[in-house]
Order: sequence, then structure tokens, then C-alpha cells
Amino acid sequence: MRPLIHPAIEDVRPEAIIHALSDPNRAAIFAKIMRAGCVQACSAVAALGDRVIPKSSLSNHFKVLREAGLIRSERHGVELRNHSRWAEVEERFPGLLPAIINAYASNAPSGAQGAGPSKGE
Amino acid sequence: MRPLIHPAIEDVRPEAIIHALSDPNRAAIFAKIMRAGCVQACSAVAALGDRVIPKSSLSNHFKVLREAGLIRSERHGVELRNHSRWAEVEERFPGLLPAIINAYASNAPSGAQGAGPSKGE
DNA sequence: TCCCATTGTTCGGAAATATGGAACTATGAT
DNA sequence: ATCATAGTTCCATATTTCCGAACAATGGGA
Repeated sequence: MRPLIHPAIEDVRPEAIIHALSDPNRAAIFAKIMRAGCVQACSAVAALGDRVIPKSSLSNHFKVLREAGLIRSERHGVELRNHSRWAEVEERFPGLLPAIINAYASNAPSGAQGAGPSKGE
Repeated sequence: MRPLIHPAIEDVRPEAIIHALSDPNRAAIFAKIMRAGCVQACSAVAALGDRVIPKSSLSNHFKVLREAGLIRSERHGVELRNHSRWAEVEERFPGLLPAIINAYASNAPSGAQGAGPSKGE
């Protein structure tokens, strides 16, 4: 098992962040990590809306978020705890995260607050 | 030749915009269209920085921007004129475009044909 | 008119990336 | 030691992207 990779904030590339959040599932995961008080185990987001995400896919989504510089993951026993790196990213790219999270939220169909996968149009 | 597809602003989905701009080339093209006074022929961006983009790739980049709702293209004789839909998109997703364009611009090394207004120097 | 230069689109195959089931690893508990 | 839990890795399939080449559409001559 490879060690977890966390880029230094100055190495974070805007396209990596934007690409990571261009997937509604990942954006929803990231929004959830933030809303959860900045700490969230991976398994806590096993489902988004009505859709169950396979754990191999989930693992990959967390990896993308991590390597983009959006979250920091620490092992605690058998689980990972994921912290949002919001403050760092916000300082480096002001307004980027709020605007993206907001865009998804304002497009959300029902009471699904935050960034959720759209289930129709 | 199919007609050009321009989604109504209310049908524009945030993930489409974010995905379109998650490619640095497309973000640079979009930024250039804005800087050029909101009208630009496709051929005017045949090269970005030192890289020449094949025209089939360029055609596809413009298509992605268009169908994401970021630009509007009109045929004028043999060429297309591309207008940014900034104002509409800004109203629908406030702050999204400035934040993304700014993120690329603030990351651009000197001289690189980056996206957006330069920040300092 | 016919020909041709210019602009952009479409096609098709190769390369890259994403998805998810199954097997695996690592840790804690009994 | 054995088991359960939480994530990772492997790998085959599916989807997307890239770009050269052929094509289409328009305008300008001769």
C-alpha cells in the first residue's frame, strides 16, 4: 500500500482542482467533507443521493481529490479521516471553491443541499 | 454539417462548464475570446503559447465550449465568430467564471499565454 | 460558370482515462 | 489465530480524447 500523496499547496495546479470537481460525484463528496466539519471517513459517503458508489470507485475519487490538493487524508486505525484543505486552497485560488460549490448547489434539483448528481433536468 | 448547438442558459449545467474549463487549452481559448472583445474567429487561436493545436482538435474544443454554454458561434461567410456568453453565465453561476479564469491566470508563469488579466508585474 | 483558397467539420483508429467487480492488504477486536 | 471492517490494487471493459486525413461550405476570381 503506497503512502498517501498530498501536494504542497504551492504545487497545486488549478486544472487539477477544476478537473477533480468537474465530476458531480466528486464535487458532492468534497462538499460533504466540508459540511461534515472538515472530517469524514470515506465509508461515510458510500452513497450519494439514490446512487450507491462501488468502493473501488470511491477509493479512486478520494485519491483524485487528495492528489488535486483538495483534501488531506490520515489513517486512523482501519479508516481514513479526510480533512478539507479549503483554507489553503482558498488562499491560493480565491473564490474558486465557493464558486464551484455554489454553482452545483444552485443547480441542485430538490432539497439535496450542496453538490449532488443531477437526476434529470 | 450539423447546425450549431447553443443550450438555453437555464439548461446549462455546472459540470459542463467546469469540465469544459478543466482543460487548460480550452480555458485559454475562452479567456482569449473574452479579451478579444467577445468576438474571435476560431482560426485566430490556432496556437496557444508555443503549442500548435491541430484544427480538428480546435474544432472540438470550440464545440465543447459551445455546448457547455460558454460561447455562442455564428457563421459569417466562411468563418465562425465566437462570442463569450459571460454575462449570462455570470448571472446564472455568480463568480464561477472569474474565479476559474483568475485561478489559471495566477498560476501562469511569466509570458505564458494564460487565461485572464494578469495580476501583477 | 468552374476552379481554387480558406475555414471549419466529420471520420476513423490509436491512446488515454474512467468504471467497477473481485481479490487483496492492513488494522482492530474477540 | 480468526474474523470483521475499511480501503487499495488488479484488470478487463467502456468511454473519452486526440489528431491526421478526407470532406463540406462559402467567397473570390478568371
